[in-house]
Amino acid sequence: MPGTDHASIATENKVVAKLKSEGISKEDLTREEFLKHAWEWKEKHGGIILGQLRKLGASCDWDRTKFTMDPDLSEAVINTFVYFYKKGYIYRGVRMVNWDPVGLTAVSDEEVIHRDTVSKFYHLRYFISDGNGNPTDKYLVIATTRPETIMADAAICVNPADERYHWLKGKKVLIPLINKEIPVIEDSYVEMDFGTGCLKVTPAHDINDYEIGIRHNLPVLDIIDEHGRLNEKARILVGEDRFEARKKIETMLREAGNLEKVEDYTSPVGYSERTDAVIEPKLSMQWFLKMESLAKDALESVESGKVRLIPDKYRNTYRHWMENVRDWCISRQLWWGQRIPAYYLPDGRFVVEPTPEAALEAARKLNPDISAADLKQDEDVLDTWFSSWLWPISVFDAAKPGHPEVQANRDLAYYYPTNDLVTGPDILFFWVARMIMAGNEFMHEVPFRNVYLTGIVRDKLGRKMSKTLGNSPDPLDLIAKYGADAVRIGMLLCSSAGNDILYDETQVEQGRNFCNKIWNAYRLIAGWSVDENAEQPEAAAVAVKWFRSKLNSVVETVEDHFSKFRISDALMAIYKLFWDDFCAWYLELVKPAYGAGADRKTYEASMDFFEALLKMIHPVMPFITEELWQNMKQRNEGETIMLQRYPVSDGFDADFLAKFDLACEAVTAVRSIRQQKNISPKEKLALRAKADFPSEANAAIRKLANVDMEVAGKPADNSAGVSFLVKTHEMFVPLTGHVDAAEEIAKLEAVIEYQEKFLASVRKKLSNEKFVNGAPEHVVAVERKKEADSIAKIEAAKASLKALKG
RNA sequence: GGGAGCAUAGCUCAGUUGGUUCAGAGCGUCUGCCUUACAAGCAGAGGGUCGGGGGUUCGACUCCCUCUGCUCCCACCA
Repeated sequence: MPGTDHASIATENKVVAKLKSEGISKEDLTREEFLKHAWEWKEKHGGIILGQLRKLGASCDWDRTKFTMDPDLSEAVINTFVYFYKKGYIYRGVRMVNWDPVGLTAVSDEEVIHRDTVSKFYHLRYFISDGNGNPTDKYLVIATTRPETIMADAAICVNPADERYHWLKGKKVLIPLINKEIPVIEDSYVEMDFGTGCLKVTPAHDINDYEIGIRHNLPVLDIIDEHGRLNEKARILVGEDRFEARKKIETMLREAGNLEKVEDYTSPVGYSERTDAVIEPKLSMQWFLKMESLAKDALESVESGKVRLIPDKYRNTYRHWMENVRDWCISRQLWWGQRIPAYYLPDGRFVVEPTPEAALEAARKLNPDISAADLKQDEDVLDTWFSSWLWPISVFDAAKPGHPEVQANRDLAYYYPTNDLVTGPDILFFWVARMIMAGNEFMHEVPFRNVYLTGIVRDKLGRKMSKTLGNSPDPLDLIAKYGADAVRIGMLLCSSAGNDILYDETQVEQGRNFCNKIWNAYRLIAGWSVDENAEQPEAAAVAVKWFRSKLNSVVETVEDHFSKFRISDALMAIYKLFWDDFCAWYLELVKPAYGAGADRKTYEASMDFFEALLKMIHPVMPFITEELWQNMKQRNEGETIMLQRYPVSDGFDADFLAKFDLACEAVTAVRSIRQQKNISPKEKLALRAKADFPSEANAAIRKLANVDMEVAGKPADNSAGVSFLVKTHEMFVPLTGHVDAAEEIAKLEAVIEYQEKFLASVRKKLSNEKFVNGAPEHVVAVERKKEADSIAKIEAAKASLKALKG
């Protein structure tokens, strides 16, 4: 189900900015005119993300693409609002909100970013009143970072346990500059050892002060307007911006003798996530949704395992949030979004109904004389999340939200609940938790079983990538440069659940290289001609047998990884199977000599393997796999790799795989030695030209391989494995024959030295009674075998040494 | 201040009841190769007291304590 939300705050900001650049102010437009501009903007830009998804090859049901402000989805939102209102969950109230004076809207707590900011700490003298509003010569000192709000002070507060200020009890003090009399009150909220121990209480402009104000029944005086300017209630500095006012009042206070001192001070200040404006705590009429009961159910859904979070470390975070959730402020002072369906009567009463017609009807029950023109709809719109939390339901059946009693339509009944939700941990609460709430409420069933939380992609500095910051590479550019498959596999290979990704273009390069590897492997196989008379060589037969087993074992591994949502592990297993096992070993073993045709058995096996590999990687690399799959043979109209069965294992021979691994190690050892011997390409070509591989060279390889394995402390019983590898033309190259005696002696001595050291450590372990008695039998048995093997190796090496020296 | 988590190779990370398989992967690095699929490649090599310290255990990357450093979430001292 592809789609987008309407991102009300971000979009409205963009549209306002665009209009501003054209010399149009939002205030000059009617709501309808503004929305027209907003829709134009949406049509132009809203498709970009969907376009990127298409370019990436996201396999979505594009015909069903939805937008949260589609008429039917908007209707679902309105119905939901009415439903919760009538249920008593939605209420309207004066609350302290985070006001964004630039965006001119309230933003949720979650949209406020606290940053340490350097500011000033002003120590101000408040003179004690003589009772008639005149100052005495006694004063107290308060410390504040916001001297421009003193005109809104409602009281001075001290801690009742603070002996320094007992003399203030019952006194009144005068606000500097305006000489307004306010009481001194006591509240244990005040920290005695912070600042001066005296706190000015400004209920309208600080959330904590507001709460103190409620406890002490203090009047609320709001002196800052919606743009962050002082209003006429401030009496002085009216019309000044809050920061300008702060500068000016500092001077005024100093001149009036009320400023004791100013200190530098760093404190956390809230900024709007969207506009970066300093948040102004402001009393405001807002709509709220009660969360207590919804959160309780949503918590239970996760605690009981009905919804699984991956990785599950997020369960703790989730629980903590759900247990401390506050009511959800769902109103936004914007135009772009679903308008709140509350309709006000001239007398201030209001009704909540889904349509103006229903509202009029309801209003007439309150006052029969009301006409449609008398009703005024609420100016605010709803939080975007209030529409996206319905997504899993409303995209299938928009009539369902708000009507839990109505039967779901066919689509909804079929698709709900879904299996897996993939999303970022940063919206676990905004979106995921709320979708669970809406699901529980309207469907009596959670919307999904598993929530896979991806990492957040960060830039090399560790900063979050975001549209607004503009530090994200354009996916379309990356796709143009490297291909969509490269971008997909490159990013996925290094992303494990819940871990952030530090983006680096080399990851995408790795993806591109892998694409090329796949392409070239196909070029090789596709270029083979089949010689119907050719017998299958022994090496090829063994290789086919081996790779069939290997493929099955990796299919099982991959299945296990996927079942545990270990995506990058699964993909890395396929990556290695393709590159290391298929290309580096299998193809090298079976590829026919230059000019010769392949035998049919090997050819067909190779094609089958290649097809299986394509199917395995297809979900993450859809383009190249489809292209090659279509090319492998004539396909029927409409046939596609997308609809093929994913490879399934029919078992594998673990012993055989282990033997082959040993053989591979032996070959590697030979190659290592060859490298040290530095055989020139010319010599190699000369060797290759000989039809037959000299038997003495064969023996030398085997010997060297075994010696090398001994040095590595690994078992040497791999001659069977080596022999068939050695017969392949890759191995016809290595050595010319004779072995340098001195070098051989040095090697044997090294073997002896290594093994004696090893033996000593094993024997030490075996002489420990606690180990022999305490450890499991098989562990002890392994140690005993190591001991015996080591002794045998030392003896053999010593014998060879003697013979060589002799 | 409250809560959660992290620390393993130069980088990004695995390490699934404490024990044959455990010290790993990918990328990067170094060395040698224009080899008839692929130099965006091939072959080989080096690289880590598993953050420090202590404890439990016959045995600890793994469990416990502590210290140090970092991240995130929540709340926020005027």
